[in-house]
Amino acid sequence: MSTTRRQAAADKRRVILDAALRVFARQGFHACRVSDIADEAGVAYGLVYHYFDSKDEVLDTLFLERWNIMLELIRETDRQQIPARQKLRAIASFIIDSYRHDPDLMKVIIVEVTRAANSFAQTHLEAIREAYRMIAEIVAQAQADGEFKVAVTPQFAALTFYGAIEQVLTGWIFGFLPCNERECERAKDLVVEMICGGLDAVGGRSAADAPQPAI
Amino acid sequence: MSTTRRQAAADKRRVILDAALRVFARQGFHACRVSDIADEAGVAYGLVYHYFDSKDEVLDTLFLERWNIMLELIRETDRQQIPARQKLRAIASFIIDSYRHDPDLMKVIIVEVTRAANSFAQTHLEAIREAYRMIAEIVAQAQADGEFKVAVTPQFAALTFYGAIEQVLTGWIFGFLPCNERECERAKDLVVEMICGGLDAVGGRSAADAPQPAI
DNA sequence: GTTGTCGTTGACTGACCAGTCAATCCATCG
DNA sequence: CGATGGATTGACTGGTCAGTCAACGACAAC
Repeated sequence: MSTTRRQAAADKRRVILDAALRVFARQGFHACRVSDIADEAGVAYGLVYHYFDSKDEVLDTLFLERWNIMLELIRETDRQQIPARQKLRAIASFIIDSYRHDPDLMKVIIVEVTRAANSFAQTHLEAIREAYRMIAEIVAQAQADGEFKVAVTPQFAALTFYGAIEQVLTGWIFGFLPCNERECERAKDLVVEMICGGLDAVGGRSAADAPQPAI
Repeated sequence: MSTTRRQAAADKRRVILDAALRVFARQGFHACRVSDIADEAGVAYGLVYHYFDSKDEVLDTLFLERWNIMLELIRETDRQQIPARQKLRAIASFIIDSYRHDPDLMKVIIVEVTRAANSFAQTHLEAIREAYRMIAEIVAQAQADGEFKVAVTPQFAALTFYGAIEQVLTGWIFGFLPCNERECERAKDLVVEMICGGLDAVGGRSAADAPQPAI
């Protein structure tokens, strides 16, 4: 196949993905039809099935593209030699910036996958847990170093940390909470402060306490 | 109508609701058919439609029954003359105990309504926001009294508080997190400690700071 | 120009399932 | 009794939509 043709095909696939993202964000995954995606992309119905095996696969692709970037970011952050508090700040910052940069994408990821406990979250359970696991690892390391107290299991801390961020994003997505430049920047600090408030080793017990079962 | 007949009808309605709860918890709202509910309840298909206008109404009923109890609990808690931290502890405790007492019900409420941002959460948006509003009010009052610092808006605190609890329940529901008597009791303290850690007035600014738009 | 390869089209099919309804049952009451 | 009316039944309908497929088109290779 010529390079041009191959490139055109890749582009068309992208066009369909981007169109699907807009449609999913607007109507929701279950409420929209495959024909809505095709219309939005300006292609024939059948072409969606030329590039994807199913409607589900379109959403899976959108989710994984972004989630894998986030996992890589967490991995990279963890490798740096900085305090855990700063690592958590970087993770919160990345997620919040992702929302600022592409609200539709984050809306779809959260609403249709991450929070959709019965359907897509099941499919991507491992990818989602991998994020929890890495955050928990950051906390566990900080506990071992004495930066965080050990009263809270790392798993629990990871869950509440991510849960708090996700809920704030949900608040923005559905307009409970004002979302502007300033609010978003403040949110990064606040969510870290709130969670770390219960973790900071101020008067906390030393390490080697409380059992820590694997997530 | 005789009392016996009226009672029998009310009972049958309950039988259907309870069966629906089990089916929703097991298969998920969208994945189950109305006939599954009827089968589980041991009644004919059409009877479900005698007591409910639609499949949606069955879930709405289950959700509202429980949610209204929770709203009442929050209202009642707020009326008491106790520190805000203790009020938040009572709310976390109620939600966690609800899960302990009837895991299926909380699973369905969270998975199918509260977290189902595109469908039922829309319908019940006001009821859900009412809970946030009351929690935010508790925080705001504590800030006015100087118990909590004012760096965080009450809305933000309410969102992260509820988000953290919900995520922990989700962790239990899907087995990320061990859930036994001891863990559940610890969770009550931990979730309050984590959130209040960022709110406690230790070294915080005094009241009359930061604007507080209504949720 | 001819041929082969993909990209592209959109009408069609098959399955699914919420909700309807006409018929039947049966406790109660006059 | 027999009449009344709510409770109960389950076969059926209507609409929806994901996914298929046979045909067509456009471009590259030779």
